[in-house]
Amino acid sequence: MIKKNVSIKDIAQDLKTSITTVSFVLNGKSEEKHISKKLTKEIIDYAFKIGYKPNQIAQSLRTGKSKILVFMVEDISNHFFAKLAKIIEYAAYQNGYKLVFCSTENKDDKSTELIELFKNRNVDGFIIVPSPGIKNVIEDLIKEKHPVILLDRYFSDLKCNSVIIDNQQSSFDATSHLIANDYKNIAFITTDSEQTQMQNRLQGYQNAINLKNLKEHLLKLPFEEIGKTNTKKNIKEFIDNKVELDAVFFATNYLAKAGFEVFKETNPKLFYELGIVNFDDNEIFEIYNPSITAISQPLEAIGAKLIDSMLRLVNQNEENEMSENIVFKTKLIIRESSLSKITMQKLFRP
Amino acid sequence: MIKKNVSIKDIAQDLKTSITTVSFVLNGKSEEKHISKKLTKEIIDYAFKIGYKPNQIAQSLRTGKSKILVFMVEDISNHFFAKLAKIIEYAAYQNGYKLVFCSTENKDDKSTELIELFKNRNVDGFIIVPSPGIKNVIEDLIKEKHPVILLDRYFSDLKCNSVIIDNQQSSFDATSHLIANDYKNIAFITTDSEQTQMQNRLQGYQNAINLKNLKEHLLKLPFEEIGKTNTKKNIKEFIDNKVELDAVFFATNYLAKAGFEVFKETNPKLFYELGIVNFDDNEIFEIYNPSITAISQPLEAIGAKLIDSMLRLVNQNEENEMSENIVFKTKLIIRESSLSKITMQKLFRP
DNA sequence: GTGAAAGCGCTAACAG
DNA sequence: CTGTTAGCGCTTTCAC
Repeated sequence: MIKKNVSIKDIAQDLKTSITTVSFVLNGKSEEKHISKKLTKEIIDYAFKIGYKPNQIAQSLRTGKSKILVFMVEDISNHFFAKLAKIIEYAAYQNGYKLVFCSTENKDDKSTELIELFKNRNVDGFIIVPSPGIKNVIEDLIKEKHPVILLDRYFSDLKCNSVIIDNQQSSFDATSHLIANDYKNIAFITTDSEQTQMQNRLQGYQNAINLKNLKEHLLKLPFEEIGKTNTKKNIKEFIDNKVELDAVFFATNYLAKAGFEVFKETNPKLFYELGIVNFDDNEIFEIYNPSITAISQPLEAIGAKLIDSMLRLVNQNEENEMSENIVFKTKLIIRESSLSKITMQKLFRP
Repeated sequence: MIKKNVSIKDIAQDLKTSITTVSFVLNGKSEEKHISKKLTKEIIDYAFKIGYKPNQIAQSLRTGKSKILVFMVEDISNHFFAKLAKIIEYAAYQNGYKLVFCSTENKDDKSTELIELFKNRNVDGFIIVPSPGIKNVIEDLIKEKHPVILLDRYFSDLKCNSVIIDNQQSSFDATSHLIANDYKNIAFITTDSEQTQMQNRLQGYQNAINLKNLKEHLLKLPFEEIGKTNTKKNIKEFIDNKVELDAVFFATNYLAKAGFEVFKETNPKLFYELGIVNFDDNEIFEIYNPSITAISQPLEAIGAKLIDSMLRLVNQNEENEMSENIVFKTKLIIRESSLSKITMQKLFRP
């Protein structure tokens, strides 16, 4: 940090003009401020020549803006969020914004701390996958007029922009698909989380099951323990005890992963004996053996919508009393794992 | 952004003392500056009570520090980098630093632009997975005394801190493992990139092959086209034309993915007919059918080392003429995909 | 048309 | 021991 960066002041001195003029020119206000064409060109050329780069910190201190958006997710190493992060990042850059990501681990205290931190850094907008207990923090954020968009889940009694998917319908469709393919004892493996997205997924499953008068097979794993060994143990017990099961519907990526580990360790044939569907797609599912049927969220569209809405929020001066709630449809990508039992056996056990 | 945040000035006014005193106290310099215990306590309590949070922008403008580290990777949605990002982020937070990630897409211009941008934001340190042509940009960064650590690859003629793995040895070991398991015609599928990590991986493969007087089967895919359809087409052609192949060694994650897609589409039996090894592990490989043998990088250790070195660099005032090059060993995780041909057939074709 | 100057919030040298 | 003050680099009002 030794090479002193050229500042607006240096340019003014070198060109024997004033700081103000340089600032006006560099901010494209020559016209507006009636600055002569020659001076304007001279300043621009000189700035370019000596490689002037505005000090964004100073700019930010002065304007209260930072041209930074933050994307707070549960876990950046989760495929769904990582993919989305990349899409949003790209769109943000296209519009002159930088994107900062961070992982909240779905913990309220970490989320709160991070939000506080970004407020103090004049971040221009927040895209947040909220942890369960930060409704009031989000509420304050909105009261203080920070642009906020919630993603993936929301608080039913809080007025706030949000972009989510139709969890209930997706789940209903996926379950109905299994039913249509002759599966009669379909397990739904989920967490005990009270968050909207999980509740709606469960509801969709239950509606489909009830509609056909089938039996519910529900496993709710303690959210706190996801990823720990207990999760696998619980899944194994559940499967061992339910001999009648012929299909499994995993409510999230990490549950599927745990489930697959159990299948693999217990009895690899399960992959072909059970119908399998997962909420959330993953590139790997396409090339898995068998390939896995999954509910795919329209990542590109979600990302585009997020940035579009965010830019609108950031650029509007007037108050906006309206809040926008966007619900995307998902797509059920049907692959080998949910072929009807008969077909599956024909194909894989020649 | 309407609720005015309390500033140091407000505190000084309310407490009828001076800005300086408040600043000293809040920066933990009461002792050093001989400020009375009572006043100190009074200020701290009051600051806490009214929820004072320093404006980091102003702090940064003044001190030239930001308490931010940047982690520039090729692609944040790549599992390897996402995992590492999470580890580094956590360690950085523990030490009072925030971490910003971004994806360079391995492009020189985007990398250069990003580095410039972060310099202008007073980022305290750079952890960079460099794209091929930014040696001079890195060089400048170092000349300007910015702390820099290169990751995953380096420039052989540039003195710069780096953390890498022993690509050549890892590749040699993996190839030797295949050979030991009776595979005689082992393909190496890589890119035509000139970057150190890829070159060394190739060298390791070649050394192992030559040592046993086996035949080299090399496929170098144009780096620019990775992820495009041509990649898959090339792999398919290569495999179709080399009937004698009995094993494949993929030099990176995304090549394995393309390869698996080809296997899946062409002839799923290939998964069990070919020995398969991949450079870089992935949680999915463990639960794949067959589970995939992979070279696993010690992510935790790499992350810890990176942050440890970075903190040292950031905190040292004196010049450091030394540069540190760390080489980590990897671990070959042997799974089903590289069992000897005979065993594989016994197990999977009962 | 252009420039002087105030001030964003903070740190730290210097003065009492 | 505490306060005054000069900036960090920039934007923008107001004056000439």
